[in-house]
Amino acid sequence: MRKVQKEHINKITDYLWEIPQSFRQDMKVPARILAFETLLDDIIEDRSLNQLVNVATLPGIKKASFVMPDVHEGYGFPIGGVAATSYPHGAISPGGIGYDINCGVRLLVSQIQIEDIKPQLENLSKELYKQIPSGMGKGGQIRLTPSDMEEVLVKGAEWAIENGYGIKEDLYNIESNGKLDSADPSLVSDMAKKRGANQLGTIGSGNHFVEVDFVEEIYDKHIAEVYGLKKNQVVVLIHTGSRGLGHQVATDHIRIIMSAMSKYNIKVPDRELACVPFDSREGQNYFKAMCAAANYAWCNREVISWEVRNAWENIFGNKGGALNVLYDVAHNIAKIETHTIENTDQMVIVHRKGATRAFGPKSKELPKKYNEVGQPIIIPGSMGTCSYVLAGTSKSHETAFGSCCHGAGRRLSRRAAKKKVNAPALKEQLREKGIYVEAGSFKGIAEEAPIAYKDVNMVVETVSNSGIAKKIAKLIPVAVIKG
DNA sequence: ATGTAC
Repeated sequence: MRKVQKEHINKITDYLWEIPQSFRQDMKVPARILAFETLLDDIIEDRSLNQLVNVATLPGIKKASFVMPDVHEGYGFPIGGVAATSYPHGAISPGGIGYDINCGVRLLVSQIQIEDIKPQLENLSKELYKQIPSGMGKGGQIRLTPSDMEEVLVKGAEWAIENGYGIKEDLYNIESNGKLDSADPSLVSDMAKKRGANQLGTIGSGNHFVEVDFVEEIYDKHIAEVYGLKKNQVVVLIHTGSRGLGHQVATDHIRIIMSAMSKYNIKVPDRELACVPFDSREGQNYFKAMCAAANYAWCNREVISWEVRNAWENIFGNKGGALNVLYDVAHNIAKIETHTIENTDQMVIVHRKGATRAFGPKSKELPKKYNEVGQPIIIPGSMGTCSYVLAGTSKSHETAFGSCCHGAGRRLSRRAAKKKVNAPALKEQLREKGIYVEAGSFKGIAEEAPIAYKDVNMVVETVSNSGIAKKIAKLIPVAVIKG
């Protein structure tokens, strides 16, 4: 299959590009890229645009396949991809969600100013590392009985609150209130449940982390105020997903879907793009299991917030104050949503893989307090660089089904990064920059080195210039906990 | 991302 070259890409604006449907006969819609030209030159190097073209062939796909400026190669779909298929007969493709179902980010806002805690930062990072289990395959303190597991998969974050690991108010500030109603635990295999039984409250490895930051800059005073953000305020970023449970759900159902495809006469240009009709038995079974795994992930981030709150109290005592959830947003998930396509409201199955929901003001799904200003979007940068809080706009609905980018986006493969980076030296460099890194392995540090990632500032400039999100605040890290 | 791998 011919590789996408720059000459195949039409420039629409400075930050929007299109591969026309005519590029390949099997495309059902065009493929669109949100990126500044400098980012595009990087993006074109790997297979992510070919994957984007493949996505444009999915049965029932609407409008266009999209990638965000932080795009890179993934399993089947590119990471940073968005695709909406018609409900209920269009395709559902596990590759469009990813192996880490409901990987996502949560931001906790503290009542403390950075200058008040500088002397305690080292102790705080050590305490966070102690309270939050991390690393490949690592379990935590909680052991879920089979009946607990059923409840976690059905109730999501609510389970944590009912069992003393969370605060009720948190629920209002989680996408979908931390629970998808279509979840069905009977479609999650015993193996998946077994892997998840001791991993609640753990971050895992790879790009997952818990990070302490402070607000360095406010771009929109009014919205920042509504979000409860002030200059120099300390915040905590949590990035993790559904751990071994979600991975097993993906593994199990990808296998089933791959062998069911021929029954529905579906052919895709890449076997990793395996899909079935959403309303088929296999499609429904995957979707219900995916929802259950998503609930596990929301429960996981709630329990991790509890661990962060415990560390906070242990270090700051009663001077620590509350840690409030600003928002918790998924970036590996499929959702049934209504979007305006060709002037009519249509229900679609929105696949977001390495892309976050970014709903604008007056969206029904938002908590009341964010109704006038739009959904908070949390964009973590790479380790040791800045992160951003953005707000959703109505333009995001017009552009890519109310979606936005999810982070800096990988530039080098894990392997290339490991080869290039001296991890102990990097840890020391970050320390000199004022960032404490607590990590289980140097391998993890090397793979997550800033040079392995795109420039998050350019990614954020793209989405803010294109109008699909509004810059609200910039966050600077001071402590990072990794696997 | 993941008890790195049919």
